Amino acid sequence: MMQTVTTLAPPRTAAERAWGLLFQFVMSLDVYWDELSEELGLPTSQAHALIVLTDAPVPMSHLAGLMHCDASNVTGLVDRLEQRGLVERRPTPSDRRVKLVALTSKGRRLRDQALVLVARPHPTIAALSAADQKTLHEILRRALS
Amino acid sequence: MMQTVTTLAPPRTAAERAWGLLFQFVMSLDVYWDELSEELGLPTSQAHALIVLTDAPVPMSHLAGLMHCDASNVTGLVDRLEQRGLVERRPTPSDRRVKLVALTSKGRRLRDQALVLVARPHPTIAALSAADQKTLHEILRRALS
DNA sequence: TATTGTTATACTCTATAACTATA
DNA sequence: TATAGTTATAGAGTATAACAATA
Repeated sequence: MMQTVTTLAPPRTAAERAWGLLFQFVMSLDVYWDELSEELGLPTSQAHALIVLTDAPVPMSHLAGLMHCDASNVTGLVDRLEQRGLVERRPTPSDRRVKLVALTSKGRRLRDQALVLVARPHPTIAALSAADQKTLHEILRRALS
Repeated sequence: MMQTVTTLAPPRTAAERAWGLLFQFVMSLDVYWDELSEELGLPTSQAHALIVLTDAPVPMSHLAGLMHCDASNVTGLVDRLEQRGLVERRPTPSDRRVKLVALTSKGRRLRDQALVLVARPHPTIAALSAADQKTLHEILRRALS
């Protein structure tokens, strides 16, 4: 009788093998997020908001969409960002129900700083050869297209 | 006089270009984590704990290390996992200060289910050609080594 | 004295439901 | 009626500091 495999089956397909390593890398990034937030002096969610906001003011509900969270969260989130002087609420003349979230000049400066931090290649990627980095970029471009 | 560039500099090096796309992909994964947690019927942090736990019981402090969080968090986390019957606390005879976190049989079943879900290639990776998947795996293997 | 886990505290994030003011 | 944002509520994650039991 054939021996029965008692452990979970190992990855088989190329997709499973690639995803397995990518998942492992993604799992290791929680430290990266914590460091990023600390460098900015913000909780992770506020840092997240800062990164997705642009110079164009957006309705509260749109920010919720960008952050994939419920609109009710955005009220408190924007409250805290406003307390730090990073954003301000603006009325919308055409529809008085809508409030726009706009980065202040202080908010834009910190957002720019965040983008600089985020642009720094992760050590794991920086350590790759230039050829691997180029190939990785090409594959990811195809993956995200 | 040369024209001054007023926008942020675009990515230059191969590392910056590769990391830029990888960062973009990672940012898109919050939906993935939410779906994963929902499929397991657990909050994300409890799902995280389940994934990092093995059949070998570990001290509370070791679980904190695995999850990169403060030991004080683990008390409540294990409380909630214990309420669901997924883990149990066990004494350590050799050092009565130490408590071991051990998966129950129910916990092991859900952990196995979690590993199956996690092993499914992400759609973005699944859509790549087999050649790209193979190359991606090789590059990630070098990156993570 | 040092360490493990717990508790107390404070802040933050998150979703659901009910509410308000507009439309 | 429907929508945008808020509030109330409840549960959960997070770090710091102080604490009890043990080493």
